Amino acid sequence: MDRPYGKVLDKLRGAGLRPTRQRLALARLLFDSGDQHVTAEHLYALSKSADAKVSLATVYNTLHQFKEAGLLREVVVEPGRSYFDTNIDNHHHFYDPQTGELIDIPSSHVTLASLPTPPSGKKVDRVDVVVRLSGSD
Amino acid sequence: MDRPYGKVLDKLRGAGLRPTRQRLALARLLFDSGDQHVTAEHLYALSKSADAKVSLATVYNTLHQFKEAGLLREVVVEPGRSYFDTNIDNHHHFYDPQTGELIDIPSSHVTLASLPTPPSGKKVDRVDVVVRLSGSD
DNA sequence: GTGATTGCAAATCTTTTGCACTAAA
DNA sequence: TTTAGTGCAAAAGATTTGCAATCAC
Repeated sequence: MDRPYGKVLDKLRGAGLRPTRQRLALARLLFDSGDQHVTAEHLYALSKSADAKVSLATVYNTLHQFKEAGLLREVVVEPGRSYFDTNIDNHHHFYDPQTGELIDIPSSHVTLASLPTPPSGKKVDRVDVVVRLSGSD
Repeated sequence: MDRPYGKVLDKLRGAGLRPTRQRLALARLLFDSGDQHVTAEHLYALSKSADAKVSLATVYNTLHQFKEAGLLREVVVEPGRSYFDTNIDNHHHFYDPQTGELIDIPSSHVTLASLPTPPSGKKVDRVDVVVRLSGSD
């Protein structure tokens, strides 16, 4: 392929985000390598390794813009640190507190047979299932 | 009742925690009013209203000690803020991002018909279901 | 007394923000 | 050009930590 930015370019345009050098670089790191879970610091480190000059502030801004645009999902499993998930399909997670690792669980692998009725005036936006792992088997 | 501290005193002793003035005061605020969800700042504010002189640092330390001792459960639903839940039974939560409010869901109201197998060498510690609420019905 | 606990203030960590500068359209 | 986006450094917010003073046993 001769257009290394083609895919993410379309993605950004589709989301109505101006395709700046920084956003393109981060988008490539995020979306060109299959599903992944990154923290801001982690993505910042990735961008450094990739020689993309992006400031940490821009990493934060960009992660939130991508999230607002529906390109990413924020996953909160640990106090004081946010993960961003490039898998935006309906799905759930294993979380290993020992390693800080998140692993996707396809929603088809979790059967929620019944759910309670939300408080009146509210509706269910989303159901997040986090399966916390521990020690060893 | 003539022993306002009796119940929580036993609770602290049972957990192997020295019943100091501060721990007793916080334990009363936490456990003498039915199930509740508090943040550190919230409990700190409560302790002030109750004229219990407890520093914020001690509130944080105490919440974590209570958690270690199994008297509380930590619930993370929002980046940058931890909730502590006095309900330590197996259960789940509604979360309203608009108000920051957590509402217990008895585990009997959520049927998890199937769960995926954890990665080898790991076992399931706990399954947390968070039902995120949105706007209005 | 003696070791555990507390309070304070400083430190830490993640995330956000203000603002001058730069780049995209 | 004109407006959106970026980088830096400072600020903010939650939480933690070091250490001397205090308390429970």
